[in-house]
Amino acid sequence: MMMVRKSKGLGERHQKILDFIASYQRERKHPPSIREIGEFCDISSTSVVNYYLDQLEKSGNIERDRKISRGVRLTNSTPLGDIFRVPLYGVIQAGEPIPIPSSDFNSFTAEDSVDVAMSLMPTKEKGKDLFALKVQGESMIDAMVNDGDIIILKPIQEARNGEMVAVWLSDRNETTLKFFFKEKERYRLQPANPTMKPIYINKNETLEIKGKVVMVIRKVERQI
Amino acid sequence: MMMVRKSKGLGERHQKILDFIASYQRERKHPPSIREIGEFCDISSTSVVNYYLDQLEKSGNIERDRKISRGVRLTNSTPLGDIFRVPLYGVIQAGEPIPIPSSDFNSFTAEDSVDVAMSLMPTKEKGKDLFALKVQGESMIDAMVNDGDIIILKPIQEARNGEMVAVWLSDRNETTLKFFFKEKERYRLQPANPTMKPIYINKNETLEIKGKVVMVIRKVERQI
DNA sequence: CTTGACACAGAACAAGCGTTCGAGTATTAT
DNA sequence: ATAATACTCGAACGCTTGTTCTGTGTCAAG
Repeated sequence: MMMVRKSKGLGERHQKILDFIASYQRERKHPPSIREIGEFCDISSTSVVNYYLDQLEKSGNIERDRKISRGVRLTNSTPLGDIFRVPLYGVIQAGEPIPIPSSDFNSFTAEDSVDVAMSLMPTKEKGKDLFALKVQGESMIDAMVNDGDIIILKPIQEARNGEMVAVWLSDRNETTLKFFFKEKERYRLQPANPTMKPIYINKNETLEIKGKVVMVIRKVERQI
Repeated sequence: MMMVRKSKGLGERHQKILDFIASYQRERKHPPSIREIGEFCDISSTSVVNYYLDQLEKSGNIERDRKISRGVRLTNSTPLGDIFRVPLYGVIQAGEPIPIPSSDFNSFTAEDSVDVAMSLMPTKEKGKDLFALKVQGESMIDAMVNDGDIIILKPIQEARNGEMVAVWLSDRNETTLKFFFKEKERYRLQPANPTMKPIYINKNETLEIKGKVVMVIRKVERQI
């Protein structure tokens, strides 16, 4: 029998256990027992599961209520309950490019992520490829997005008319949020604020759509 | 020994059990055992706890994984995990008064409530008296709040300078969101949008503050 | 008063479950 | 090759926990 041993960090056995605990908790609303973990991960002995659980506890991935049935819980990452954790890729700011979403699936901690309750998510956008950006500066104010707001975007390359998108205007060297409209010979980027005029982009010019805004969250601590 | 028997619905024993399960789950991240429930609710016999649990299951308040340790979970209401459930009292609209928060603590279902992840809540406002309103109409656009947005408010009577408040202007017969400033002889209600002019209210006029906005949530399905 | 539904206690049982120990095998280091 | 380390198994022990059964006191209807 082959054994896979990753020298440092979590082996695939550890990862599988963590994933199982997360999915089990999400579905059954309570943690799994040691034997259930073992069954799912093809571990025939409870002591082996215990062995891995000890390691996961030492490495800080789980917490255990010893002596208590099903007293396992994930610590960081994977939030409990009906929560969507969206990675926060950075700051969007006029004049700066949006940091590229690194395509590796490394887990992100609570520091650089945003939790959104399931029930708040727009129905269609429950895919896992969403990402969040923090808005810096008042330049988006015409899109009713304020400094400090958090926007949640769905990565897209082509927008449909009427969608609010984050675009990179290379000739203006500027990132901005606008409503997108495709017209005959050009693109129209329409601010939400009627007092502002739209931006027109010819179709031969570069227009790089980064993502489509699906949600805006504003924490109002104390403004102005 | 006196026994409290409510003819219909949940007795206070039932309610206490439900509350305990909710708080236990929230703190320990796993459901309580029958004996733990009994200890907390001053029930000396596990059979009595089981007796109540059966009733709560029949009435649809909980679900049970029989034979499985700590296989109790709340069904409706009380969301799992680090979620704040805020009651949605109705719609805020210029020209209409804000519906009064009924002060009884009856539970609210998911239909008329908004879930917010703990991690998103402004640190100070984790009290349980928050409420949510859905914004109708474009009249709040100068406060960067759009039609369809959900605002979460903390009920207050007196605002401090710079806070965004929902106020009822009885002489204008209008509800609106503005930034609040107390000046020498008057109140200044400052829109967030610099192109809009502030509203001045003399101190002898009626100015009814309904609540202070602590969060704005916008689901962007398809705008314009 | 009797009856029966209801609320409760206590004990005992069986299964669930975490823990521990002894032993064996594979991998890596020396 | 040898030792140390990492990993796995199986079984047994004992506490935890859900279940069930018998019995008691209360209260309202017949």
